[in-house]
Amino acid sequence: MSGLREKQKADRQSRILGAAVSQFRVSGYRSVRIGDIAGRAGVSVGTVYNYYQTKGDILIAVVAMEVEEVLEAGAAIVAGPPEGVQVAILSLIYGYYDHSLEYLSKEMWRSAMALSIESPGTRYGMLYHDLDRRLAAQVTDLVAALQTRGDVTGDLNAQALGGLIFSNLNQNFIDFVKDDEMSLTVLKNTVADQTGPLVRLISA
Amino acid sequence: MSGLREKQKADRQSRILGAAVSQFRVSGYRSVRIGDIAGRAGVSVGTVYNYYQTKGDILIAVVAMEVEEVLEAGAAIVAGPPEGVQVAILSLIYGYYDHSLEYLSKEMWRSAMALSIESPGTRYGMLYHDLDRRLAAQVTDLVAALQTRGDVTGDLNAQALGGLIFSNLNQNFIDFVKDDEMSLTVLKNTVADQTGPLVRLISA
DNA sequence: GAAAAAAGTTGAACTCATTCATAATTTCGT
DNA sequence: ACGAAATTATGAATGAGTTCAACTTTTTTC
Repeated sequence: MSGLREKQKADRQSRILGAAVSQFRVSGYRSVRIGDIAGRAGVSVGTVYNYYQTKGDILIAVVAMEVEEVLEAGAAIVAGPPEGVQVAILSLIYGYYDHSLEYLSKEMWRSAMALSIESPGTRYGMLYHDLDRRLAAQVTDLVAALQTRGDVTGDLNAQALGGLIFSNLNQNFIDFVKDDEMSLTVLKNTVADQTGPLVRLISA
Repeated sequence: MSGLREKQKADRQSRILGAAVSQFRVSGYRSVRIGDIAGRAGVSVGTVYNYYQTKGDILIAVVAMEVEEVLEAGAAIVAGPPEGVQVAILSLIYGYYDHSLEYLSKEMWRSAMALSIESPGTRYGMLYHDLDRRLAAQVTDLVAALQTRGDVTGDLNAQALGGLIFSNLNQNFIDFVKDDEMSLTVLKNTVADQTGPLVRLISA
């Protein structure tokens, strides 16, 4: 039987991830060397590559953690949206934003986004894309839920509206992580300004 | 007096850019080596770095060319928009899209976008960001022009609406360059679907 | 027009992600 | 429990962008 190998494997994997995350937060993704991670985790460089195919793969593990939590919190809002179209939609969006820097720094987000754009066909890129897709779907779900409840006019295409709102919140988030000086407050105000007119138009 | 030096400099600069662009188109940005560019341009590796600070800087020169042309074509539409809000807005957007692959391949766009996100503070990143900003401003200008003409209800915030439309067209363009299989037609249809409901709502 | 100064060119050296042949460790068959 | 097989760890070697000290070429000075 086994057990030893399994345990050692899980152990190393988590040591590597832990070493990586803590160093990413402090020094930034780019300036952390694979050798640094290996050293801190007590393994060799080759072993790091045994557990993660590329440096970027270590980053996606963190991004995935982040987004999974955010999706879970969002599901609660979709299940029982607060009163008011504006409030409901913004509370979903603000939920995303407020959680976004829990595990990742802006610099880490930038690297993650850059990787997902430059290498869409890799395992990394596909995973990131899938997370994005699920977020967009959740926004659409919320719009549909508000329609069902009668808060949003029923003759509108929920899919299209959801896509529109998501692309806006996503683009604004990109602008946010690109600017180290920009605060969460400014981000929220910008998206509220841009979503606001739309929300007023679609309210039943 | 000078003259020789100036001429040689301009000569080398254009030889380097020409060598780079033609090789980027054929082999893709990533697989072209600085040494390849240098060789084709008849200079040394070091000289390439004398004219462009990084490999990415060579790419931005091409992106800038692309976007400048697109902005010029867009200005004509803003100056005299065609009849109909939907038609006017979509003709601006389609103008951007149709021109987008004139000098750049999808792969080159991906690399350019990745660089601009990962390094927003560099000369490269700031130039790219500025091009983006000018495109967004042009969309806003069009909305304002349509408002002035009375096609769009005047009580709406043109700035916010422009931002919303731009973020949507930009996000859809990102999805387009990330997917090598996606056609321009599909891109246009998607953006028309998402912008359509909005346009109907804002038409006076 | 020659020598000093300025500007530009060069390619070997450096850094860092990634690979790969070899060595070490764990598991399995008997 | 022992040797063969399978799995995993290792770190030196590779490849590519970038830097830099020495060398050339052009310009300026007298």
